[in-house]
Amino acid sequence: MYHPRELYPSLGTGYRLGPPQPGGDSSFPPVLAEGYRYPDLDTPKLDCFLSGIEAGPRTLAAAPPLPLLPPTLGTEPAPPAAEALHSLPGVSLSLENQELWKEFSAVGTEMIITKAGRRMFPACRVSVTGLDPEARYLFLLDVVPVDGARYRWQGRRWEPSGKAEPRLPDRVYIHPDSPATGAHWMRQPVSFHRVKLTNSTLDPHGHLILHSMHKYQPRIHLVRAAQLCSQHWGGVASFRFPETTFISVTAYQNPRITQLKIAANPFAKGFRENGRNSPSVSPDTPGGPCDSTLGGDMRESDPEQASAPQEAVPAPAPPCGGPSAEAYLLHPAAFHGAPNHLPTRNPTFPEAPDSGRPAPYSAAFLELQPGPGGSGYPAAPPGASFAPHFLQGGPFPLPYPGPGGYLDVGSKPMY
DNA sequence: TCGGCTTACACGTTTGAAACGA
DNA sequence: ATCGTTTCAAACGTGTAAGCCG
Repeated sequence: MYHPRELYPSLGTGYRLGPPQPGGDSSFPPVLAEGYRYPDLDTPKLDCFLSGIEAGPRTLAAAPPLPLLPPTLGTEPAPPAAEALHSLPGVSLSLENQELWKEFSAVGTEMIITKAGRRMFPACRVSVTGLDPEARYLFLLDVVPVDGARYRWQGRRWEPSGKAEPRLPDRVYIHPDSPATGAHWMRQPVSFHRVKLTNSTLDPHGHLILHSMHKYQPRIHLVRAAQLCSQHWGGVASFRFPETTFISVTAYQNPRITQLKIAANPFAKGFRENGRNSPSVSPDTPGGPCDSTLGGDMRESDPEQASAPQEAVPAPAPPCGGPSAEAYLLHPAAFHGAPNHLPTRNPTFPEAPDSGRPAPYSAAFLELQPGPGGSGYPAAPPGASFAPHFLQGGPFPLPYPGPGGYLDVGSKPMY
C-alpha cells in the first residue's frame, strides 16, 4: 500500500489523528490511546487554516473565516466562539433506516472498500425537519475515524491490533440535490447511497478515502447557503448516528455480516438461496428518497440546474451573515473539532422504541450567533466552472465540485 | 506461512433509450 | 404531435474465489 507520508510529503508527520472518543469504544485499550497521541501535536495545528481569520465575511479569493477550535483534544470543549456563526435551531435529523443499521451494528458493521470505490451498504438515509422551507441548504456527508486503532478480526470479534495508519485527507460528499430548499429536503428522505469508499490514496474520482481495518463514523452536515460557492451562509448543523459506525475492510471478515448484506442488498440477490435467505432483514432499496437519481447525472455538470427540479422558481438567497458556506465545505471538521461537539439527543424527542420511528437528534450542538450585518453581503459569484467531481484542496480561489461530487477539504485534518 | 489486497467472474438490479399504442 | 407504457440492452453494483504480495 501507499504510505500517506510518501504521497503527501508536504504533510510531514503532521497528520493529526483523532484520539479515542470518550465512551466511544470500550474495547479500545487506554495504552493504545495514549500511544496514539503525537507528542508534538498536543495542540491542534491551526495556523495553516486559521491564519486568515477575520470577523467579517471574505471574498472567494480570501481565506475563509473559521471559528476557533477547542484548545486541546480530549478535554472539555471550549465554549462557543464569541464570533461564531449561525446555528440551525430547531433542525433535527432522523435516520430513516435505523433498524437496518442496528441489525448490522449488532453484528459489527463492515464496509468493503476497493480501489475503484464501493458503495456503502446500508446507506445513510435521513429525514430532516425544522428547516426554513424557503431557504436553501447543502447536504454533506463525510467519514471520520472513530479512534486511533487498527483492528483485526480474531475469528469471533474485532479487536484492536495496533495503532491506526496516519489519517488521510478529508473528503466530503456533496449530496447531488445541493443546494435545494428546505421544502425540498423535508419533502422526502435524503439518501446518500451513492457515496463510495475507496482505499486508494491516489483515487482520482474523489471517493471518500479510508484505511482498511479501521473504524469509522459517517457524519452528515447541513449548511444553509444559497449556492455551493456562496460566500455567506445562515448556519450549520452536523449529525452522527452511533449505529452507523463501521470497520472498513477489503474483504468481509465476519460471515454474519456477509449474510446480512446478501439478505438486505438487492444487488446481492444473486447470492441468496431460494431467492431469500433472511426474511428478517428489511431491504434498503435506494428508490424513493430525495436523491440524485431523481435528476440523473446530467445535473452534475450544471450547478445552475442542480437545484431541486420541483422548484419552479428558485427561492431567493436568504439573508444571512457570518462565515461562508465555502469555509464549511473546505473544512467541515474545523467547525466541529472534538467529538464532544457532536450532537446530543434532543430531550424533546425521547426515545420511543415502540413508535417505530427513529429518535431525532438535535442540531443544537453548535450554539452560534449571527455574524455582523446579517445581510447585505455581496452576491455570490455564479456557480460556473464547476469541476464535475472533486478537486484537490489548495490555495484560493478554488473551483467547486458539482452536486453529487466530492470535495477534497485539505490534507491536514483538524482533529 | 499468513494476513491482507487485487482481480476476474457470474448474477442481479438499475437506468435510459427506443419502440409501440392510445 | 403528444403522452404514457413496455421492452431491451448496456452499465452498474454485488459477493466469491483464486491468486498475488509483502
